[in-house]
Order: sequence, then structure tokens, then C-alpha cells
Amino acid sequence: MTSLDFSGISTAVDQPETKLTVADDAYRKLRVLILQGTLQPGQKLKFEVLQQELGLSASSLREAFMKLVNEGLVQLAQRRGFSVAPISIEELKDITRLRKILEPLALRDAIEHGDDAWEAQILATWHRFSKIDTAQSDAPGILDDQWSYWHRAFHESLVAACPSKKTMQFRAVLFEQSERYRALSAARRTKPRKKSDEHRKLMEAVLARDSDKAEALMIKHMALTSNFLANVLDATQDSGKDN
Amino acid sequence: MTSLDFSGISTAVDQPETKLTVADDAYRKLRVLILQGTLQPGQKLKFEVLQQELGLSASSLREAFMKLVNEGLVQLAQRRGFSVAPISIEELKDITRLRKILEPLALRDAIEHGDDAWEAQILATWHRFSKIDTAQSDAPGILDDQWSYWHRAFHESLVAACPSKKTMQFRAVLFEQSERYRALSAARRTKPRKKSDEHRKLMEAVLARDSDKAEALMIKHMALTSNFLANVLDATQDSGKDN
DNA sequence: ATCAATTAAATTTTCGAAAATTTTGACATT
DNA sequence: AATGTCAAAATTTTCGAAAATTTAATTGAT
Repeated sequence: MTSLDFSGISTAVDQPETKLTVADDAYRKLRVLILQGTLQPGQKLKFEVLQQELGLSASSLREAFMKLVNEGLVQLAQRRGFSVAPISIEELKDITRLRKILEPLALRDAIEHGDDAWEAQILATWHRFSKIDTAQSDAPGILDDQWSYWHRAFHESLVAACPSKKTMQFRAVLFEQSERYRALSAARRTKPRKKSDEHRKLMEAVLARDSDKAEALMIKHMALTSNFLANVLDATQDSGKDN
Repeated sequence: MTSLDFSGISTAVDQPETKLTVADDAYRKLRVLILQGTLQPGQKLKFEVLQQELGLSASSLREAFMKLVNEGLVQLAQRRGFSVAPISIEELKDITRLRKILEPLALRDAIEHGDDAWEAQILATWHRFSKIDTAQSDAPGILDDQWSYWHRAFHESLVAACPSKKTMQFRAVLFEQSERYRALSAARRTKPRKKSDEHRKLMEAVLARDSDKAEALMIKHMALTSNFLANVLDATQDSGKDN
């Protein structure tokens, strides 16, 4: 493993709030590296190497690993160390199946409970996201850090008014787990896809408090990446088996 | 905090498989103490005390805490230590709402995919569980370790054939989180309740591959504890506010 | 040559203590 | 009395090295 590049990682975009813990900091950095694919599926995560890269002790690094294990991004083999969780069509389908249930659930809740501040936040976030999205859509095959951040922020803003903690938590985990597949999807795409349109329509349905339409659009939106990748990966799976 | 009693904790009932890690061992012990209510909701979890009780280092204990945080049994206040997660009617309702979705989902999957071995395992587990359950039902107000273990094992056996990893994972987390409320429910119950009947009917519907009936029974089963507690807690909440 | 046993090397897990942070309590100020 | 400041105490977080375990290499036997 050659030295990793952290320069483009926007951990700081989040609220700086309370000073981050060392392990938390490492967790965020590692998460980005995994979602980006810099640390590839199946790859072994060695303490010595990453300790040096990130500059922390074994126990703190272990804590960061553990957090990633709980999010399904890292695998732990008892006493045999950690490795980046593998990806597979089956997992993507599994994730998507649940997302098709939980995202609409959260969305309906949010539409029911959302207030003016919620609406305003959606608009504000969409503004930021759409700028990056349109700029980005010219260059297919790249899924950069900023796009990912605002894409997530946008989707989160839509459901932010959902009062169910557990629903939000599970939804967030699944959204996160989908990220690697989105990146993969972007990498395989040849022609640009007008995503901002999908997102705008979805937002409009939500702001119009049209639950049925919002649900339909959301499900359609999720299915797109999933189906596209299922096709692409199915074709590639046998030939390009790396790690 | 006075010295804790680990004597009755059946960590060993699980598969001994690969030798447990120190942190994992502590995690299991703490989990039981929290589920039993020995460590009460809201209670601060101090390193010094628990380190001594469990005989391990700070970083290992921290790892155990973190795992419990991820399961929602423990709360972490950044740099202010850990405490047992509080319980509330709202949380119970939230948990139950999701369980009403995920348990039937897993159950239908299992009924669809289950083979002979799955059926056999259900029967075997039910045999163990029902023995304890009938013995236990004479003594209301007590929810012992063995009952909890086999109750969980029984419910898990029903859905064991569900091929969806994520569904199983989330379902397990929610089942676990419900455990404290089950214990509370048992503690508040005055007259014995014939639970084994519910469970038997549920099992029969599953083995008969009657998804609709199984789903209906499962939902009814979950609603019982939830509704009972919602009533009891609602009444008590204002008066007996401890921690 | 293949396989099993043994030793050495690499790696993960755990500890005990140091560093950093928060909480408490005493004292002074308005 | 309420508020603010500062040092001491308590507590959590982090480290660097020791202990335990797994993996790889070496040797010897069939």
C-alpha cells in the first residue's frame, strides 16, 4: 500500500461542534477512503500501515475499525484482523430492497411532520447540491467528494423531519452502504445522466406534500442505480475478479 | 455502585466457537446487565468501577462500550463518558413500529426459503423454550436469563431461513432493544400470562407455511408487550422518576 | 515430493500508565 | 445571593510497549 492522499477529504464540511476524538477522526477518514474505493473491497487493513498513515495508536485505530464494522463497511475476522467489506450484486439488491421500504417510510413521516424550517432547509441544500451536480454531470465516471457530501445532505434534508429515530438510523446506514455502489455506478457510466432532474422532481413532490408521488419517485430513483449496476456487474463479475 | 453479580450470566450458552476476545466478553456481560436492568437506564458507566469488576484495561472496556452504543443500549457523550441508554414509551413505540415491518418481512422470507433443517431447528428450539416458559409463567415478575436466551433463540429460529442479511441484522438489533421493555413488562405484570400458547400458535402457522396467519400472529404478539407497557409506563412516568 | 511438526516472524490484542479534558470546589467579585 | 475565576481532583482518551495469537518458514520424517 502506497501512501494515501487525504488532501481532498472534506471532513471539515460537517459541523465542527465538539472537538473530534482521535478515533472518530480516523473513522471518518477511513470511511471516505472506503467509499471512494481508494481502499478496495476485500483489501486487508493492516494496523502498522494505517497507524502510520493516520498517526495514532493501535487501540484508537481499532476503535475506528470497529465503528466501520458496525456500519458494514469493514469486516472483522476474529483475531485475524480487519478488511474492507466485499461488495456484491446480492448485497446491493438486499440493501435496495430495504431502502425501498425505509426511505418511503421516512419520507412520508417527514412530509407529515415537516414545518417551514424543514422546507427551507430542503431548498437550501438542494441549491448547493444542484450547483455541484450540474457541474459534475458533464464529467461522467467521476464521483467526487463534494458531490457525495451534498447528495447525502440533500437526501437527508428530505427526510429530516421524520420523528422516528430508529427509522432514520437504519435509513442512514443503508444510504451509506449504497455509496460504494453509487461510486461504482458512476465509474462504469459512459454517457452523462441528467440526475438533477430526478432530484428536482423528487424535491417538488415532497414540498408539495404529495406523499404518493414522492414515494413513487424515490423508489424509481433508487431502482435506477441498482438495476444499472446489477447489469454491469453481472457482465463483469467473472472476468475482472481482483483482490 | 456496589459489586455486581455475574454468577448467573450464561454467556457460555452461545457457541464457544473461536475463543472470545476480552472486549467481546465484557460486551456480553455488560449487555446482560443492562438488559436485566442491573445497570439501570440513565446510569453512568464509570471506567474505574467497571474495569475493576470486569478485570480489563480501559481501551478494551471502551471497545465494549462502543459496541453497546452501536446497539443502542448505551449512550456516549463525547468526552464525558458513557451511560446506559434511557428508556421511554416513545422509543418502545418507535421500535415496535419498525419491528411490525421487519419481523413479518423476515418471517415471509424464511417461510419461502426454509428447508427441513430449518423446520427441525424451530421444533428443537421451541422444545427447550416451552419447558422454561411454562415453568417460568408460574412466577410473574421475574424474567430470567435462561428464559430470555431461549425466547430469543426461538424467535431467531423462526426467521433463520431468511436470506436477507440486512433484514436479519436490523431485526436482531430491534429484538435486542425490545428486551429491556420485555423485562420491564414482566416486572410490572401481576397475574401470570400464558405466553407459550401465543408462541406455539405462531410456530404452528410458520411450520404450516401460512405466511398470512404467521404475520398476523407475530404482529399481535409484538403489540401485546408494547401496549401493556405503554399503559403501565404512562401511568407511572410522572411519579416514579428515578436515576 | 508431500505432509506434519517446530520454530521464527508478522500481526493483532491487551495492558498500564501518560496526556488531555471535564467536573468540582474554594475563593473572590459584583 | 449570584456570578466568575482558578486550581485540584476526577474521569476519559490516547499512547507505546508487552502479551497473545496467527501466519509463514524451516526442518525432518514417511
